Amino acid sequence: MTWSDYDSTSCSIARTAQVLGDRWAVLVVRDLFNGVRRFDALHDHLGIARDVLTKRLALLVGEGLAERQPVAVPGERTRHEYVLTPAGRDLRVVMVALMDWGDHHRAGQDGPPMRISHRDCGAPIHAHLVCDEGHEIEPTTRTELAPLPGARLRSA
Amino acid sequence: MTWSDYDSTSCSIARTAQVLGDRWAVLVVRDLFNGVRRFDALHDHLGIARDVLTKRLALLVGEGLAERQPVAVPGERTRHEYVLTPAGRDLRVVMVALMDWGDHHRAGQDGPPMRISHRDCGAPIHAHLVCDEGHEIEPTTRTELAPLPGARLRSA
DNA sequence: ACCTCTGAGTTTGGATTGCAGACCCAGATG
DNA sequence: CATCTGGGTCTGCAATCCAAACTCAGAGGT
Repeated sequence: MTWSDYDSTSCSIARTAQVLGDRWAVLVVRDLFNGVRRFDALHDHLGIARDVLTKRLALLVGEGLAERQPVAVPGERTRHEYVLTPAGRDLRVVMVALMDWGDHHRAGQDGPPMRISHRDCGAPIHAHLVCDEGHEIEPTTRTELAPLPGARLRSA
Repeated sequence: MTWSDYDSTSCSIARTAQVLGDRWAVLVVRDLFNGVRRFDALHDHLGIARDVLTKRLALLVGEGLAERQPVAVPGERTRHEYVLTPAGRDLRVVMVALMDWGDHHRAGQDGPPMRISHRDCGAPIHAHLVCDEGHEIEPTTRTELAPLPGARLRSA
């Protein structure tokens, strides 16, 4: 039983990619994290086609990453906002990991464009790999992949 | 100057998504991590169309995430393998973050399908957010985003 | 010399998806 | 009653995806 004997699509990475495996989905989630919540604001900032944005938002809502909430300001007509659910907010680790990689490997002349920091202490935040014994996992550290009960073999 | 005043595409997440923001690119990288390195093996395991695989591999090579290496087994004709470069291997944090999310939010009846662990100590590995002062960043911890010299304002 | 097999793609034609821009609808506002 | 605006839908065309067929070169068999 080697890795390739297991079903590619029942892997957790594949399942997450099912939701997030699209340029726009990633960027929409990023903007939701950063407080861009209204349809037109997303359309404007991302430069995404309106119908595609509609579909991506529907996907995120359907997958439980975001919710469409009516926002009632008195004296104004009801607006709508898309807000991340707890499941959506759990993607922060992914976002920071993507950002770290871009900072290291795709920064321009002037270095990285943004810094995310811990509000309480001001220190920059990064994504790390750590094992449950507390050892830091470096890029060269050897790891092992083992199947669990949830694993599925490929059919035929 | 708020987030939406900055150019969406010059963000590090956008730049990483430029490379990895496609379902197949993510899965190809995942399989390269797991030792699936030959064209036909990738085609077979992923179920990806052959021409799309050709394009994705060309993308990964062009972006410096992978290299196409001839593998000469004596007495056999030369084969080729795609191998992750150091830049490609740096995506491990992203992969584990994606896997963690899938494990938590998309596991089936029987729980997660795979476990990645530290070979030296056997303990499972997870992606964490940590600030440079060493504080663990929980999903609810407040963070702050600040522009750096590399930031670009939107043109018009 | 000829045939076959295999790895690694390339080509082809039809089905999807993406895009920009035009259009639509309902609730304020003048 | 006409207009404006948020939040979409519709349309026509371009790019991408897909499965399956085709290509090509090097090894082996006969």
